[in-house]
Amino acid sequence: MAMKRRAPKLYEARAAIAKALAHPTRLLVLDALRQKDMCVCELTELVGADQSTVSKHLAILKNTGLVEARKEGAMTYYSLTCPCLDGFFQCIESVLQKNLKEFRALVGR
Amino acid sequence: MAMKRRAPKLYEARAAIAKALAHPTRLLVLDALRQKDMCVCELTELVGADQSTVSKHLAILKNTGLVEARKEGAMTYYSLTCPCLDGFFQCIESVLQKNLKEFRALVGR
DNA sequence: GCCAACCATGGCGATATGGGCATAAAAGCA
DNA sequence: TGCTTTTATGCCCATATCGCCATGGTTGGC
Repeated sequence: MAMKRRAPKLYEARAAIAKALAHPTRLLVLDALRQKDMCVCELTELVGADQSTVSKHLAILKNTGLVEARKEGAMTYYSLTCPCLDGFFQCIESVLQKNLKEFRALVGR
Repeated sequence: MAMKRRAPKLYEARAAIAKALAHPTRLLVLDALRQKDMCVCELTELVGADQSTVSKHLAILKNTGLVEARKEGAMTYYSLTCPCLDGFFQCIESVLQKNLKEFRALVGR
């Protein structure tokens, strides 16, 4: 990682957050959590992967500060910490839409 | 990649875009391009890495539809395609601020 | 035509990421 | 106390990512 000239640390910190957002399973989880808090077993059911895999994805989101965990008996409930995610999702979606439109134009509708 | 249950393709498409955003050098480049279009040699100078490295980062951004390339003589100028990036940057920054605040609170200001 | 500048791409090695299995810790229940 | 459920974590392997070097194609100037 070279980056000799401009505030490398800041861009690395930002990239760390973006990285946490850059996985389909984690996006699915975040999207689901927008509706309601969920425990690991619910999310595991939703995602359809191994429980350990889901648990690790949640750890990543938590370490980045995107979600927080709350223990309730044997279960751990996860919830979003950031309303700001809307801006992120909208941006992504808008790029997606733009690409789709260009693709359609290319194929000829 | 399991993801048995919910619109996996859509989340993968979204993740692909997020992935392109998840690297410090690419964030730096995108940020710089918000000010003005720049050619590869300018961006190489800015980033401080090998020209080939910068070129590959630009290819990634281009393939994702986040920037576009315009040839001008021997040079290739890159420019942003999405005003929507603001929403993304704001989201990232807000997470960063939140983390920082919590960190400060933890240390005791 | 020839050379220099600019850019893209293939190759390669080092490191990071992601997935499941196995396991251990903690809680609830009989 | 035993047994089950719920999570988290270590381990291992497969794959992806990233960086530089080397190279080749293009363009512009001489």
